[in-house]
Amino acid sequence: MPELPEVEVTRRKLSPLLVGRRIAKVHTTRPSYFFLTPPAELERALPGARVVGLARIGKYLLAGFDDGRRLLLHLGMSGQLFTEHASSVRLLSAATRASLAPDEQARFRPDVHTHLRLEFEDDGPELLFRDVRKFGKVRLLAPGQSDPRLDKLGTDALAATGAELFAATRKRRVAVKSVLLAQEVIAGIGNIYADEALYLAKLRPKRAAGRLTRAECDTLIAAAQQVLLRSIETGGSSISDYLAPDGSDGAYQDERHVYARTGEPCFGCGLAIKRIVIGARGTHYCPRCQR
DNA sequence: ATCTGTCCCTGGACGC
DNA sequence: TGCGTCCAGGGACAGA
Repeated sequence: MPELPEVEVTRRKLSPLLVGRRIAKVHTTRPSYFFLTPPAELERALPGARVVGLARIGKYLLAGFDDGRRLLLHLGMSGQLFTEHASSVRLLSAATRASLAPDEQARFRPDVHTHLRLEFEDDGPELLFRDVRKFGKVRLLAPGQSDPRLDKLGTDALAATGAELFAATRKRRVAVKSVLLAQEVIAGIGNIYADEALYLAKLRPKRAAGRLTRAECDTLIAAAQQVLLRSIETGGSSISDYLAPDGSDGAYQDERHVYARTGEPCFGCGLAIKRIVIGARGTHYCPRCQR
């Protein structure tokens, strides 16, 4: 699932492939939850726009155009943003793969889940946005237009401080894990990195946020940033659907300490990693190392 | 104000 | 083998 590191890796790899290019034609699927801007409007309004930059805010990507408009993108749970040259088995379902010859199983073909296809005026590769579960989002913003989703985001996780977390959590009774996932407090952390950060900080996910000391807030933010930066270095986590724009997988899933390791031994003490549910999200921790 | 539960969606895992 | 059922989860929203 794409969180800050996956979105940042996508931004870094996509930026040189996108900036400077002018959109020629747009293909979409039918109107759905996925399209905050109706697909017909994207098809009409995007051709002619030249990309001048690609920014990230929390888990959102913002492509800027030469006329001041911006395209807001969110990868949701299963979003994949890649070029037509990308090659990966993650681009096809198991059933589709099974029906193909082995040497055909990694090649991408636009399918019913490929909701956005951008062709450019040059001869370079198309850009594709595929999202099986359709929790992703696309919205075209007029020059100067804001979006409530962006406006309410808290400080980006890479820039957040312990002092901010401490201030935001006073008198709050919710689990600290829930606060880490709240994008209006700190933007960019999702389920994997929340669990990993809490493990590194040796904190129980269920601890009431308001009972964290100032020092614990410092430790937790430092742990979160360590985990996020390391994941960016390794190309993010490719646990289910995520892949980079060139089709490559990240490697951070191999460095996980707790996420989806239920029942396996803690690397610190050997005790079995436990799984509980907090705020309808699976939560993994070591009952001995995290207090 | 804060918190909890529900919903959106689909493929894959699992059980019989 | 094949079918049905359950589960994953980011974020918006309704209701307590």
